[in-house]
Amino acid sequence: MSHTPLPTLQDVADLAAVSTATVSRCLNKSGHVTEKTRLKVQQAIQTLGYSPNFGAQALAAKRTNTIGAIIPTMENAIFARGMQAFQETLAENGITLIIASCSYRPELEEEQIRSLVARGADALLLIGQSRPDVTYQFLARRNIPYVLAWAHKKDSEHCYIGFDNQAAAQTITRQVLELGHRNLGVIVGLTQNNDRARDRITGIEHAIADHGAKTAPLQVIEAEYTFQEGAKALDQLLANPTPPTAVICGNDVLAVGAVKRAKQLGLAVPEDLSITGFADIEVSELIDPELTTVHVPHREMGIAAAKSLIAMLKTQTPVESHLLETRIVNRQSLGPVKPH
Amino acid sequence: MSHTPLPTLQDVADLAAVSTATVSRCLNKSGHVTEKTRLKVQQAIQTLGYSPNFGAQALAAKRTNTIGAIIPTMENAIFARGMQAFQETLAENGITLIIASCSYRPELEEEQIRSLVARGADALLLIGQSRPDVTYQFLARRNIPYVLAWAHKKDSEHCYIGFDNQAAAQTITRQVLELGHRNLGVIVGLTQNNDRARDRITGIEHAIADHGAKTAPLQVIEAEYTFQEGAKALDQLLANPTPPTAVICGNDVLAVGAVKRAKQLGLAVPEDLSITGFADIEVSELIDPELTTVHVPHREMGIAAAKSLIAMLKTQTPVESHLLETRIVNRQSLGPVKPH
DNA sequence: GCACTTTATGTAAGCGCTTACATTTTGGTT
DNA sequence: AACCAAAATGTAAGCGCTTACATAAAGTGC
Repeated sequence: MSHTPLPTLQDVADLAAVSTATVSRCLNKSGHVTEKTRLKVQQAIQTLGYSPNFGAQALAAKRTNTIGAIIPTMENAIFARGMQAFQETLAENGITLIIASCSYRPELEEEQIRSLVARGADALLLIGQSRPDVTYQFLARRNIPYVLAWAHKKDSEHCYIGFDNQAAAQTITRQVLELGHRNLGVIVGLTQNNDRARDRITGIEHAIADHGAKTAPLQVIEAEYTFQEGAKALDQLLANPTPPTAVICGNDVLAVGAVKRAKQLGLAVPEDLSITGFADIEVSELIDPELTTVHVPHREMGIAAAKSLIAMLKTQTPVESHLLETRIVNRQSLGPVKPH
Repeated sequence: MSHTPLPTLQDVADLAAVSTATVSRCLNKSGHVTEKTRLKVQQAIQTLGYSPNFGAQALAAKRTNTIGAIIPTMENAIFARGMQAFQETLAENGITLIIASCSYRPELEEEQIRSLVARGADALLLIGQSRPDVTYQFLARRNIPYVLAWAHKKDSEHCYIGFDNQAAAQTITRQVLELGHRNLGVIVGLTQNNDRARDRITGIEHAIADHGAKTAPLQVIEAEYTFQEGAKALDQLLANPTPPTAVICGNDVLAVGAVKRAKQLGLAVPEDLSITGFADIEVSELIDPELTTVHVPHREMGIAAAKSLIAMLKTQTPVESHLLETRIVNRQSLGPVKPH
């Protein structure tokens, strides 16, 4: 708890016998400084242990080199890997990440957006697109670039960095149908405030419509994002007089919960019941049977989001959306329908 | 991309017909403002859509209401839940979290510490204690409070918010010994830069020494933090002419990898081989058999860390360490040694 | 060596807040 | 009604940087 004041730019300038402007120029690599004076300044910075004052820098430069991210929750492995890559990429570019979570609650997200902007976020990463216009207006008014990640929409005014949830769900559903399943169940996250979950349902419905085969009515259960809820949802599905032969899950956590429950009930997966996931998080390879799921390029997404935001900040112009490819990972939990 | 400048404190003051000082006092709830003027000011803020400038505020107030955390990686579920609780608690207190990761690399951690401090972190959460003195001196020089989380040490000059890794490892090892195992294997994270992993090994060794029974030499394998490495480590352990009957893992991810591999090799867990974990992350309940592991109060830890840091900031004095209790969760992967 | 362009450095005006201190207002006492 | 302490408000001086502009130094071509 020392009480000597920290050295300021002025102190450095004095010691190096130059003006504060020159020191500032050294610090900000804005060129126009001789190698000789640059060394003098560097020296002075070293001996004083100088480090710029953040507030002053932000105030004068009108930027903080900080980017904010608001995600539903850090506990969800679906965001963890992508955010890690996002943070690493920002750090490589000298940008700090400030992070907030909104527990899938839109009003909290709104609050957090304002809070992060008030905390000096130069740009923002948001998840999905469903939020009131007023929020986007707020960001426009303040000239804060943002990207919408973990989702994608064609020809949108917004910059998306993500994948096509609907198409991916459609693809995996088609595969399920091709394996002969005609009675499908769906367990999906709460759609209330989650456009990604809604898109996935739409994809499933489209796949069924496109396929043309006569199918039993689709049974959709919404569940909170925990594997226990996935298990409960499976119970509900199986309580039906004509239970599904395949259950398509909106995410891996629900799927893993369903697999576990199926096994507890003595059902063999996939022989008696097929189950698919979505996201390809680590746990899907860990359980037995391993989960057939949709692989999402988490790290690439995080990296692309970071790069886009940095580009927007640099050029002060919008950047194109970025559609990432998903692919189906065929493991063990999906099999042909059981002949009877 | 509007170009009208954002309203400033002065604008609000003008509109409300008061001084900037009064507006500032309203904003900072520092009392001494009549209800009547408070309303006038509130009104003005509303109509102007005013929001304080972060840099200016930080510069003038010499604080940012921002707390930094540097964790090895966000991908690791061991930190996810605790960090989520940490962030929530900070947000409840009007504090924003800035986060960085160091990939278990000390030199990167050092860099990130400086970076977050430069970004204006008022206080810091760090993981574990092993880092050079110079880092602590840096923090002291700048008068930045910090807590060391996910670990604990008695009578330390530092403020720890965590649990006793050594004691917890000792307890679970004792239980393994009591079940008759006399040939133990250990799979633990890289100890190089991880004091927690080292403490756990020490705990295991103490348990064996205390128990007194004649045991085979302890076989310790270090592995990177992935379940694949856990599986590989198990292979190594089993390659031994007298393979262990119980494997104590330094964390759940390694344990889960080992369980999976054991099953692949046709070993029944726990009948042929017992395996224990550490941390009690979600996946330990998901696999089959469920993992017997050490439960760690992740959320409480995050909350306690946030509260301690906030208290330190408020009182400008150190806060006591906080020892959290762990407990063993007996599930299915640990059983008595097989009689032969 | 001169005039002129280019490049390096210095000067100083803010950036938008907070807060110590000064001043005014309020309301209870006598 | 006069007085006074307490409460509310105003004044204004920074906080430590960046950057537009001014000035000085260094090259360049003849």
